[in-house]
Amino acid sequence: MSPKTAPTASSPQKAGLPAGWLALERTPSPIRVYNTLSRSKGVFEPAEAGHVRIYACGVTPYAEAHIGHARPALIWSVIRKYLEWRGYRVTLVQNFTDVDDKIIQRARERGEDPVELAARYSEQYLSAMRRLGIRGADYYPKVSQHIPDIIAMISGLIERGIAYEVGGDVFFDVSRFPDYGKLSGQRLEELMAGTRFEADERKRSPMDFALWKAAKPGEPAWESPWGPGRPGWHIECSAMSLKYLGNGFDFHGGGMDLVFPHHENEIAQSEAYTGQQPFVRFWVHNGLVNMGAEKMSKSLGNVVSIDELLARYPAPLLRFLLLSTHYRSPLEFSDSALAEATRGWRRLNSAVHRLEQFLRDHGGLPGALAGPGDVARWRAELDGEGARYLDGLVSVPERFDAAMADDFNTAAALAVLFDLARETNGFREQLVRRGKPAPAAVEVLGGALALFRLFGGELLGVLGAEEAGAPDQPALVDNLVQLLLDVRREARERRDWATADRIRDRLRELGIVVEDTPAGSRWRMADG
RNA sequence: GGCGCAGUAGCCAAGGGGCUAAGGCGGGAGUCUGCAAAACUCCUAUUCGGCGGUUCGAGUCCGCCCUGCGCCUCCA
Repeated sequence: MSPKTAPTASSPQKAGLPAGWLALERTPSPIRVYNTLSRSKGVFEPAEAGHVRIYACGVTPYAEAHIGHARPALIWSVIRKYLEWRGYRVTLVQNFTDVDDKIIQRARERGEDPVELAARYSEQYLSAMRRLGIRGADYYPKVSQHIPDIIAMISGLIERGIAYEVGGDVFFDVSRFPDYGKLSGQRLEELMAGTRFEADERKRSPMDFALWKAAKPGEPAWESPWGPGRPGWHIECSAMSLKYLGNGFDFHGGGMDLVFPHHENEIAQSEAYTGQQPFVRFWVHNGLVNMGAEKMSKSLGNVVSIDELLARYPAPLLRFLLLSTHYRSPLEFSDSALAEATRGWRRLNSAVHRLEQFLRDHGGLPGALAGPGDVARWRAELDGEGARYLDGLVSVPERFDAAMADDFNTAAALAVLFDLARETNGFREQLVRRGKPAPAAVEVLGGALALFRLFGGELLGVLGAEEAGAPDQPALVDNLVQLLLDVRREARERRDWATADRIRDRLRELGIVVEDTPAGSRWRMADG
């Protein structure tokens, strides 16, 4: 059970949570998580004190990663960061099923080696996730590197009389596992009645599934007690999760479409093998990403690749869109959804950027951390308005925590950030209007920035980009626009409104929006 | 056919027995600004697909129905 042989382990980082009032000082909310197995929310405590063990079903790397793959990866990376903020150590494992029928088929079509093809797409997937700002798992085990573990598990199942070999294939005997169907709510009789495919004659029951497949000519194969072959689908997740996390780990995640048969079969294999239950304490399934009304899937050919999206949209915006819907709900992905998300996302970010600007202008300390002593001092120094704002600020960690603790409700957590943005904009504007803000007020706003950075930046990763100007534009564009704005400023100083408006209107026609602020004019690219 | 998930304002979307049904987008009215944009303030669901039931009390629980989606064959 030692994970030291992990192929592509990234070193777990420390949570690095700030001290003081930014961390949760009041009673943390009990973490409640929806469990597919019980079809209800249950209070979560890790089986091993202080340590949360998670296995998230990864991908079969035979094509480019699409946005549907990003959802679970993003969710689990956010969940792990939240749990770490709550003070847990987290071990996250995500597999690559790099030995598989589809990979073999694709490789054959292209005249490529299947293992190489899988390796290439695995890298592509990891790169796409990195660019989405998704913090990696601790281990990314691959089937091709765990064949001995899988063979050992299959052998164990045969010894216990739960699996049987026929002509080089090994099948799991579902009749030997009375709980079969407990995850998906299916009954064995119904499943067999509904069988729509032609069953392999050699199987004892049509529902028996392959643990090991005998090699056909030209397929990648490994030696085994049953002759050359390769693992069936399902067994790899049982073998690798047990290897890296041990039995009875905390969360097993994956898309809703994996509930049956994949996870059902995993439970059957694993619990039959260990003789103990539960194999997994919480089964967590995310809703699918739809294109229009239909599921996005490679077989339907309606996928949007992450590379395409990243070429057109900033990663934090894509994360914002994905996190705006609770993870269990289906999410419709479309240009209009993207356009609407952009408007909300921009307001959140512009609140942060203006706050940063304010702090620069007033010598504030961006992200200044504060202890309870500071809060008390601020409260004494602030006027009524300031104290009211401070009260709202102090409640943010608690409210954010309550949202996330309730089945990792990122949509509700984002609402907390929108509240913070509105209140911060209001308070900041009021200070600007009155002029000469009190030092305590500036410090409080420094604290607000720290909250944005912790929750919006560190934990959810929805902040960034979209500064004034347009970062992706060449410096020449920036300089030219700046030149026009200088000319316009001079016109405005002369009260030559006609010229000033003409410059603004013409730029607008070119897709550049000019906004005048007390600190000068700024520009950005229009939506587009 | 079986199993499962969902239907909340014009749109997106939280909430899942009892405080005025979060938040975002859009729309309306105001404040500020040369005008605009942005921002802020107020307004925008007597009601949660339909019909019954349980309960002192139901978007919230139960039953039936309607609609959409997913799984039962590879899928995150």
